[in-house]
Amino acid sequence: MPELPEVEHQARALRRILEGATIDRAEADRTPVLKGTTTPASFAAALAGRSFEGIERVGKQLLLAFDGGAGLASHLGMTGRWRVRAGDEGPRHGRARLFLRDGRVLDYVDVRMLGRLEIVPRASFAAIVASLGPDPLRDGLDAERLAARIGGSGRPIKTVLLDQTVLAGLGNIQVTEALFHARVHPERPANTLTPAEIAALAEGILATILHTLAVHERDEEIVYLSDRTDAPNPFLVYGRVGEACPRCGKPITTITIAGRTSPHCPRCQRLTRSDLRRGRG
DNA sequence: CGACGCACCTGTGCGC
DNA sequence: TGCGCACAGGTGCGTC
Repeated sequence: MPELPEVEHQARALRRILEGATIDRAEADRTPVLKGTTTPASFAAALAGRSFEGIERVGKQLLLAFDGGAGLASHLGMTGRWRVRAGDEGPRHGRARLFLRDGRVLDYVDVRMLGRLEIVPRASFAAIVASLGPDPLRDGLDAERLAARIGGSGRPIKTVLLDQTVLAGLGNIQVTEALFHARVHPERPANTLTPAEIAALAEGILATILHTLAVHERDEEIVYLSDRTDAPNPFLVYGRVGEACPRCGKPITTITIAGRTSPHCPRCQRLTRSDLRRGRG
């Protein structure tokens, strides 16, 4: 569920919460969330008594650094989140928890357990960062850079943008919104985009990330948009199939690409036979 | 290399 | 009211 803006929102919240904090005790349940060699026992042992030294986010990865060279890599998957406990009782679907010296408890909550927690040496953070493409928010993005990343790939632009080694942090919503901004059909072969379209896409990527982040930052706490069923849909086309395109009024339609729903405007985001032919050739 | 299905998981909402 | 199914903002594997 979380994409770059949600993960950034979490990173900022965790930075505030953990500033100057020490972990007295840590627990993780035996669930598929624990990856690699991490077990409930090694999770507890690696984090007990550690003081927090920093957090960085790259793409959808959260990397927490502690003293003594210890690190915690946290990927939220579809439904993961960190939250500070309000009462004594742990939240539903809590999978791990950090008991801070000042009495607060930080819970890792993950309904579907598609997220990941892994104890890794801080020294390995660089390798994780290196395995991902540039992060639009951290590293910036412009037309030239995006063109270089897309390269000559004839794959659908949507598939390319979802590839975390091309750009880090984009997910189905952000890609959907960015393509709408740039008026580019999700199935357009990446190598058929004009320089103007690539420029518009770079702009669209940054615009949708900043917009989504701003919506999240209205909440001090870690709250997901989907938590608030009362809140209006903040997106232009995502979640709006059948509604009128905000630009031209034509109903938003959807197709499936790489197994993901891809809402788009059939008029603003055209795909021609010639595009497909040029992409293959 | 790339497209595709499937697996990993649970919860929710919708149609019958 | 209940059941079954499709679907959900992610990733990684095996297979053709």
